[in-house]
Amino acid sequence: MNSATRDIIIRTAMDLFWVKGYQSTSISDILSRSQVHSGSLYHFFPGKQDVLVAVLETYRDEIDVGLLDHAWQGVDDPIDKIFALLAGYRMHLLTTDFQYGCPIGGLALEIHEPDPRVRELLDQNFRNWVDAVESCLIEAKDRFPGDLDRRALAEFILTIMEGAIMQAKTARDIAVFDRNVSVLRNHMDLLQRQAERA
Amino acid sequence: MNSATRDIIIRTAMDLFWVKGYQSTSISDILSRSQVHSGSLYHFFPGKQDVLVAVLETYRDEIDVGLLDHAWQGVDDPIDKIFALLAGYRMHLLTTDFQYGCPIGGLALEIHEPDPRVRELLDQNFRNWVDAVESCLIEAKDRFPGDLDRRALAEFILTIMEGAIMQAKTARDIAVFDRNVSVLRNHMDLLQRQAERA
DNA sequence: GTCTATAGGCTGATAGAC
DNA sequence: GTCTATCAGCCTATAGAC
Repeated sequence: MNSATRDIIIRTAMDLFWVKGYQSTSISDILSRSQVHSGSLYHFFPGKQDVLVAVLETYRDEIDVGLLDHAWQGVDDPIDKIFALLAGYRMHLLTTDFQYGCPIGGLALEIHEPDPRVRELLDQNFRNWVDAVESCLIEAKDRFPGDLDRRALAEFILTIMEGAIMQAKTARDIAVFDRNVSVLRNHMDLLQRQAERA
Repeated sequence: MNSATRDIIIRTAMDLFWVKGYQSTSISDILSRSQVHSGSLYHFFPGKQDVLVAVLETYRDEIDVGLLDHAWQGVDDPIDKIFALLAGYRMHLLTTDFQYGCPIGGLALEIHEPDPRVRELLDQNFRNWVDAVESCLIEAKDRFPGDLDRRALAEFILTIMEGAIMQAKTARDIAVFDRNVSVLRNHMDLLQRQAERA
């Protein structure tokens, strides 16, 4: 099932779907960039959508090595980890002139009538991301009010990341991203002060 | 420049772009649903993208009559207005089985290399929405800390709306939308209590 | 598993009569 | 301004030799 060619196809598609989206990326785009021929691709994948499924499975299975390990390198404090994660997306926006946002969020809003497998995989990817943030909040639970809904706050942080990227890409201005993160930071500070008073 | 046929094309495209997105909506889709013939469409619009431009201009010019007046009917309190706006999107999600999210946000993330006119219009639409929310915050300014960055908070609320829709659509579950709004509500409450103490 | 060639369908857009 | 007919190009996917 696995092979070097199959992997090259997936890696190439990951990148193209991230920048151009799913629909705007043609099979030819994947073939020409990966130097793979049509017959090989269709040997490994029944169709284009199956490439997308493989891409989403890869994101899901590699969230640690592909995202978290890198973003959290040298960061120990759990709250700092959350903002380091956001800073990673910020950097992608800046270094690619707002071309690379969130690969999952982009696909989630682009594909309007997703196949059940695709929708489920998008959701799994979101949930994994939320899990990671929630684990940080649990690690820092002594600093927050005891009745804090940590799951809801973790989802909220994903929401802010996605919405901030959407606005920054559209405005082509990182300032709106930063202001969003500032408001989140203020919210987290308020929660922590609330906990200190109690 | 204006005509009944032109308007029918725009209204049809508004709806189709909202549900299916821009790329997945073909000119044929617009023609068959609007009962307009190819020659008429190309008489009014040089190409498909010009239909999109007209759609975005219409959203921009009709934010009051098309969105705010309806959402704020019978709502006077400025903070209630903000949550009434969010509730409007919630209702759209629920009554359309998560098909209708935010028409602007969907297009903003779908179109990866937007024509300058398109990008500018998407941005204008976002800014108009933020303006509306900011005006609510200004109206309620006595209830918030004096140094509150109202523009940033208004952008933050747009961010939450967009991110909450993205997650709710993907999970096909309104609960995640509601939890996001709850966290926002909690943040607004914390700000107001902060102001009361000062 | 790899490579070339091409089928078959859909798309945006156009021509030209009325 | 409206309508019909149609083009040319791109797209996904397949056939079949190697």
